[in-house]
Amino acid sequence: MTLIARELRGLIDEAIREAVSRGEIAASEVPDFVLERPRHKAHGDWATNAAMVLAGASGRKPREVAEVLARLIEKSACPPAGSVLRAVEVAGPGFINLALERDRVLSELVRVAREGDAYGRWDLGAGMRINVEFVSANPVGPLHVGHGRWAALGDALCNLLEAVGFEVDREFYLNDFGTQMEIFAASVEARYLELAGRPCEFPPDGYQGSYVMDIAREIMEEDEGRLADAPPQLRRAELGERAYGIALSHIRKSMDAFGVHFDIWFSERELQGSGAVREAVAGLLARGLAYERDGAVWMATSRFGDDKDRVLVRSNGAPTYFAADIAYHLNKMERGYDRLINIWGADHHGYVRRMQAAMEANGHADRLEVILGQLVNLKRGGEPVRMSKRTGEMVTFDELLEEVGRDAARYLFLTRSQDTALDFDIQLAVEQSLENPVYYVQYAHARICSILRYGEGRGVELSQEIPGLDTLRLLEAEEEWDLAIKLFEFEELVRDAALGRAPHRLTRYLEELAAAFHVFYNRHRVISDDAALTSARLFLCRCVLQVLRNGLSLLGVSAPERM
RNA sequence: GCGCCUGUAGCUCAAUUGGAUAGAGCAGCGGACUUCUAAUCCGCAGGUUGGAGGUUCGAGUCCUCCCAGGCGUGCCA
Repeated sequence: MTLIARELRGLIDEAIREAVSRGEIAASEVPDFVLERPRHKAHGDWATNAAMVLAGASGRKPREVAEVLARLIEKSACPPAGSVLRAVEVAGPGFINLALERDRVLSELVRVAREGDAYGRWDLGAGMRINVEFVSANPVGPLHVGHGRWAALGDALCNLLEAVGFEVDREFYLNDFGTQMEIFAASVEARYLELAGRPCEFPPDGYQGSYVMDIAREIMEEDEGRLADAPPQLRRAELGERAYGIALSHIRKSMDAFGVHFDIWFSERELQGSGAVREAVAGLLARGLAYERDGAVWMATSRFGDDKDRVLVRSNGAPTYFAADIAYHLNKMERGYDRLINIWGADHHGYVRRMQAAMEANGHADRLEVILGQLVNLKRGGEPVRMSKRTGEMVTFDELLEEVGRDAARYLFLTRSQDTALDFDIQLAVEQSLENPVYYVQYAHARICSILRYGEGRGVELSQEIPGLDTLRLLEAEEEWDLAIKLFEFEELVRDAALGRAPHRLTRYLEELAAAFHVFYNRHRVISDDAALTSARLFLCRCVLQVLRNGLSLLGVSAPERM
């Protein structure tokens, strides 16, 4: 892969070495410098701060150093000796601005077309396996809107990690064991008996949501109320199982409808049944990392940076959620992953430190990465939508998906960094769907498809052949140049978004690319009487189409051919 | 009290991880379809980046202290 940025880096690198060996700059080694696309067009196509970084070390003025480097770069990269750059300039406090030679841009464009679906992919994984655990909702009711955000985030992140060459598994952890399952069973049982007309008291800490009644009704319709007469213990256990099955199938269905597919559904119950939780605790005890006090077993997490020690086994003998989680993470490591990524709701952040402590204690320091997703504030027409877990009143993820659609939901969830709480206005997402960024991007895609269809109808040559350099050189308008250069940002963006765990950068980029296309479209006619120019512009359009498609597919958003 | 996250245009958010003149979209105003999709484009207006110091060639970004909001701080999950 002849990545343009890598080539430019090489040029700068070489210039620095040359300058050092000539004694024009003093530097023991080539420092880290930034090569970036400048914000302003006037600053060239790419720019570097190399001279300013070097100036500090060599005690010379940044602009002087820049001047030295610029002349060296120019000599090797500009005609007649080279063919990469058109101009090299020193500007501002000591930036070196690089303007690309036109043919170099065109050859890069050709690469976009040649690589096609693979354009933007990297091979950075080196066989590394990553497990990404996300959503992991308790199977005791419908998914809420926040789960939708994390599903979109997790899936897009996985796509990105795969794109840059990691082997990724998507995992859903099912907390199908313990207190909440019991509360859930008791809640369903109470509703079931209520439906059967039996006197019963709803558990004080039970789940209030109306979905509990729906589930009870579903079971009752199936078994015609037989369980009402079963022995209480058996009845509750049976109802709990049936209810769990129903809740889980709803979750699977939601994720399916959202287009998120998990490789692994990991059951806590199985983990508990296998004895792994007891083993994990025993292991910690044996190594003196856990101890008994007040009838409970504690882990010395404070030795690993936690504020205080945490209970693993309660004095009543029941292991805590934490103990199970330790066993679960050990299990993941045993499955051979090099790295674990967990996406948790921000309300779990108090839990991160102790989990990291546990990983470190078990010899897996720095293997676990926790991404905290901030919550979603649901609004409707500017007014916050009241949601209460206590009364069970809430807009479920399914309802949201139904109302705004899969593409819009996925895209909007990914427009913001996960560090920031997301305001999601349902009314805005639906009513103003025409102003929606997702449609803006998709529209660019559909528009290009429309151009291609039009061309086809007019008998324009639409072969997948890549036009020759002479033809491509006709792309000389400013908007064409801007568009082409914008395309080349994609590769590095994919890498940065993947390594920086920042899928939202991709939505941003796609909007910029779409904007560059719309500007081009409004100023220039693609299909005209000029056959050569038509051919060149169609080729540019096909490249844009390709990158839009690659980008949207990483987000899990469709690329429609008509809108 | 302590810890984490956040604070940027009227609103919702970006800002290439320390770079040049802080940018988009909504909302507002004014323009552009006899044309390959006007779900688009062009222009105008909008800012003491919560506040005060500090670090350096350079700070929205880093460090300290305040202010405001959210979350956490359980032998809950």
